[in-house]
Amino acid sequence: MPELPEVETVMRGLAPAMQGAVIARADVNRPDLRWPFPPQMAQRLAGQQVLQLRRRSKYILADLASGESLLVHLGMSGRMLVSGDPLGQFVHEHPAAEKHDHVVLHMDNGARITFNDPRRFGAMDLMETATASQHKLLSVLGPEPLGNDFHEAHLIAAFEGRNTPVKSALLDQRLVAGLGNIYVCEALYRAGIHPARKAGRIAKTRVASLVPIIRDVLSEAIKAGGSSLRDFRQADGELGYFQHSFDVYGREGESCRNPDCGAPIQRIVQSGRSSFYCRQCQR
DNA sequence: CTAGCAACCTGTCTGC
DNA sequence: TGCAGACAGGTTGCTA
Repeated sequence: MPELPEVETVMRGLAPAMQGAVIARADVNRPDLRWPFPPQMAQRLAGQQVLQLRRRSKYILADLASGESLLVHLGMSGRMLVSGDPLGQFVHEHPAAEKHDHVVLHMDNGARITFNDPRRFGAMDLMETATASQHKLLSVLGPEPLGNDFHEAHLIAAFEGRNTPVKSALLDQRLVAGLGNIYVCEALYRAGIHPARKAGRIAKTRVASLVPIIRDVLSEAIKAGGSSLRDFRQADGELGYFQHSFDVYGREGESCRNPDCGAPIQRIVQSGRSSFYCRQCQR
């Protein structure tokens, strides 16, 4: 579900309730999500102060005083909801437990963090903070799209010789980390590139143009608190509102927003996922 | 090595 | 109302 802007939004919402606070107790209500939880997860979390929260791609990392880091991925349907914060910034009442509340962190400041994930494509793991970047899930990731290592030369090299559609290439987390279906569709529309075009056969200047466009789309979405489709919520339960700014995603049959165009937005399926685009504006 | 596709799971919506 | 089928923001791991 959540792509980079949604994960960033969730992390920012968690930070005031978690950073500097101690996990008094962790309730682990099932043995696994997508994979089994690490051994003794509840015990390894209990009593640990959260030194810092950070994000890598679509993963949230909580660095603990023990020298371990908790890694969280929200999968397609995962949520992290904060309640009972003593500063009154969040939903004050603790909500009743709901179906699919798989892990609950009780903070010593009175806050409660509830991880709810109906589809269970999410994941949690523990690792040594010092070697976190070598973790199996993190070591394969490409550069952060909002960081300095993501630049024109990188993307041009990454696309070089690739016979795969540009849509698939941008979803490949090894080339650039954090993009998902929505923001790839939106970026390709802004760049005027057809999603089915082979990555290796796009002019370098057009590939280069994707870099600032991707940065802009993600930054705007973060500013808007992410996109709320179906069940995405910020950590305080609020909705994001970037979905109102979509040019193409979910707009099949509606008019292209380019005032000189107005053609109906198309939907095609590429490797099992919907791509939305304007056949006039994207070539 | 690359590319395509099934699989993992539940919930929601549409059409008959 | 019931039921089948499609679809959903992600990622791994199989097969060709």
